[in-house]
Amino acid sequence: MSVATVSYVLNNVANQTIPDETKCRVLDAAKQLNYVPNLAARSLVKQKSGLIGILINRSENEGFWKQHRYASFINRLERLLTDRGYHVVLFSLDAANPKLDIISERKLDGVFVVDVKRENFHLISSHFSVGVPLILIDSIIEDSLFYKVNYDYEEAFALSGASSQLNQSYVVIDSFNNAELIQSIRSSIGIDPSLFHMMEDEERLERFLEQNAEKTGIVLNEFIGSIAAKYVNAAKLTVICTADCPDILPAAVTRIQYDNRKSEEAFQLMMKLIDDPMNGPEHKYIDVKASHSE
Amino acid sequence: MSVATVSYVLNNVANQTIPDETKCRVLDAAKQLNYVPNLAARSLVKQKSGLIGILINRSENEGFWKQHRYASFINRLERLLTDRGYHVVLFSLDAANPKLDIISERKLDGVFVVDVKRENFHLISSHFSVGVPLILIDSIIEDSLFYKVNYDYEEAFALSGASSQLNQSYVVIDSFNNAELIQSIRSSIGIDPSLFHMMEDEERLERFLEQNAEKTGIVLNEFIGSIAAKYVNAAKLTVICTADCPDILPAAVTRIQYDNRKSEEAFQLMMKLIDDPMNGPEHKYIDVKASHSE
DNA sequence: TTGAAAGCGCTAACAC
DNA sequence: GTGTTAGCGCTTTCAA
Repeated sequence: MSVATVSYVLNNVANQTIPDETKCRVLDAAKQLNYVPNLAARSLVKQKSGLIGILINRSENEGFWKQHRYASFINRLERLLTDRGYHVVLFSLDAANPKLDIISERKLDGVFVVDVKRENFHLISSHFSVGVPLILIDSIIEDSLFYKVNYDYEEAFALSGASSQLNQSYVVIDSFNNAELIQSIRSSIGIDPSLFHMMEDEERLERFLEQNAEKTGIVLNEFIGSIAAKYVNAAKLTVICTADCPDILPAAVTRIQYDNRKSEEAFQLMMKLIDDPMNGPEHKYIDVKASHSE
Repeated sequence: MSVATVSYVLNNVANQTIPDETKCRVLDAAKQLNYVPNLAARSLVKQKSGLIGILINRSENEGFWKQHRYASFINRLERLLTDRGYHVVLFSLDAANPKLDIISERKLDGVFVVDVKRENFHLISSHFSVGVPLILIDSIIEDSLFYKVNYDYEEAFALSGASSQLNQSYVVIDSFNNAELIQSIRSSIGIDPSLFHMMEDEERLERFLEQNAEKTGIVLNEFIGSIAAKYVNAAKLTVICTADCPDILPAAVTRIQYDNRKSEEAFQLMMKLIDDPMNGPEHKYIDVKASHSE
């Protein structure tokens, strides 16, 4: 009995015919000895780590709406990946100065990078000379190599009625690191600047809301929505539930929901890219559509 | 120039005196070639993976208060660990049937397991024959080997006034997998069963609150607190902020806060155990004290 | 059907 | 001060 035979049995190697008896002996012994493979060693020879990274740009002293906005996303994505046999490395980046060595050091099989500043993108892409599947989340960056998964904000605003009844409602959006995303959202509504607010802190939001209390409001991110609901009539609020946590909102709020579609789509795309890195979808932007609104 | 010399330079090996010139040559070449060490290979020889696991027991269809209650904890803990040079593997367990092979497969250097059912504890401990530092979070399990980090609920209830004015207030607690923790919280207040409610879903909570609307209330977990605030006067509510997200609550709510102390203490303990696994603190239960209340 | 052996990238003991 | 080498645990080619 040699190491090779054992490896064959334990991995169910295809074109090796092994008599049931040997098979059993190996399996029994493995059970007896409480054997578990060492994935570091396997990684080394297979040149695949079985690790997927979720790298999230964060800043110091983030408000709770930022702290929690990716909790559902991470949660769901981790489960999907785990179910497929991958292990998930969670890593937060300093948005101003992201350290990305983890990608090559750990030989990650795939990477999600969330909320990327365009200024730092060259840094990121330089870590991908090797061709690891990379998916950007909540980021708009003109680059033909990498995929980006974002919500379809244009659709969301259409559903919310913001676009049809222009300047009848105000809009509050989440504060992203990626300035291009903010710009794109802004121009997709074509709203009057005085009716547009990017969340900074509660006081400023409060002041903004005071000035527009009589209008209806559209808010991105239900945690910000829950703050807004403290200051305005919930019935006049529509929240685009980008944090997949609609239940946090008062019942009267109108919701546009995604039911974790962003994690699903990001996951599906990643699996496709890992299977066949050369043949991903042609279009590099995936726009996640709302699943329902009420 | 040999591999060894290179390794010495790159790792700043202590008792190897290397002339600055050689040092520079190596460092330059490394930069030129964009060298990054392969941590899988290093793990293999060092017998240390540099990975810390955060394993969280989850169930299907968890309410948002459960989904988000560990977001701040994970967030903070990940940053602390990253700053110390560890990488974090996030892994959710099926609370009913946790698969723990990841611990030995990845040779995790340390593991946090969150909200453990006692019934499954033998399973967990069997994965630690090797002596990996293991810290249980939000779990009470009589076992002399492993550390447990929990909030000091007794102190929290004392601060809230629940214990002094017995049966003047009702109490709503979070739903944990660990039944012993629930039991311990319950008996630490010694409250009348009719005034004690464990969160199951919003409807049941609503009914419970209706019956006690005139009393003051003490609630564990600010997400549950934010639901409660929909049904009762916020000024009559004290929330024990176990999710480290006090800002989500209406201003009128009284808060008992921890400022991420649970992650800090869990982290400190882990570092101590990794340094010297034999000489951890004598007492196996760490009770996290409130940092302030208002 | 099985086994011997090379080698993944790295570290550390030891010889020079 | 530097190089040689064994070996971490595993997979896989090739020969028997």
